[in-house]
Amino acid sequence: MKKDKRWERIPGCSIEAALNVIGGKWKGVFLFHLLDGTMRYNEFSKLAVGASPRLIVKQLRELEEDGLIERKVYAVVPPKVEYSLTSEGKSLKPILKSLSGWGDQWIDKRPWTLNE
Amino acid sequence: MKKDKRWERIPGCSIEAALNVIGGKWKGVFLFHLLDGTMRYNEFSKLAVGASPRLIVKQLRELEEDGLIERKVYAVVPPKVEYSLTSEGKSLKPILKSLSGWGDQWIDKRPWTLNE
DNA sequence: CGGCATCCAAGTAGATACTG
DNA sequence: CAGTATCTACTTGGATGCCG
Repeated sequence: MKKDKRWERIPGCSIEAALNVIGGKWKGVFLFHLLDGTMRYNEFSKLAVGASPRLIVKQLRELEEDGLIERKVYAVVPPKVEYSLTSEGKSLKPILKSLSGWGDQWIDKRPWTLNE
Repeated sequence: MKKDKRWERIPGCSIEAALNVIGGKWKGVFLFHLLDGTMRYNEFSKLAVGASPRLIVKQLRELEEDGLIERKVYAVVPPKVEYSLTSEGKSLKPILKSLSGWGDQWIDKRPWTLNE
């Protein structure tokens, strides 16, 4: 977590504060899928193709530190951990939906294509 | 620009495609301020306190490559360059506003404070 | 004014192996 | 299952100086 002093006085900083929270490499995807309900570590790892456990955990921990998701550990064997959105996290719903919609459109319109 | 192959099949990838575009260190701020009209390089540098010219230019170039902003060079002395949003860039307006609003709220609610 | 080139430091992500 | 540890590679960003 970067508690960067500069957010204090830059005009438009709230934009960056927001992006700082959801802009991590997989955070948007994780949050988006959490809109549909609780997820387990294993599901995230299937989602984040190519990402190492290290990174997945890091993204999840940061979201947790930011109070957007909750991590619930069950004392069972085998271990079970569930991640879910907090109310703060749920407040991102309209934004995540908008981003998803815009991204979808943009993939078609963007000036470059994959495999070029 | 990273034309990352993985966007092709990951569910929720449109979220990341969108974040990939606006998630750069200063891109959100730049885009947000461009909503109010054209900006010049000098204005960006005042906005991005502590950022090196190198980074500022890089962010602007990437936004340009992504077709979100337009760079207009006037052949005058001293040089004058104006940046403005393309129609694609303008389509981000509701999202940028939402992000700004959410970020504003979140700055008050977030679990940590500055200068801690 | 509005950059670019070069070099270097630091942070970030990946690979791999291992564990409670 | 749900991670941790370690080590390495890569990317990103800052500093500085120069140019049209």
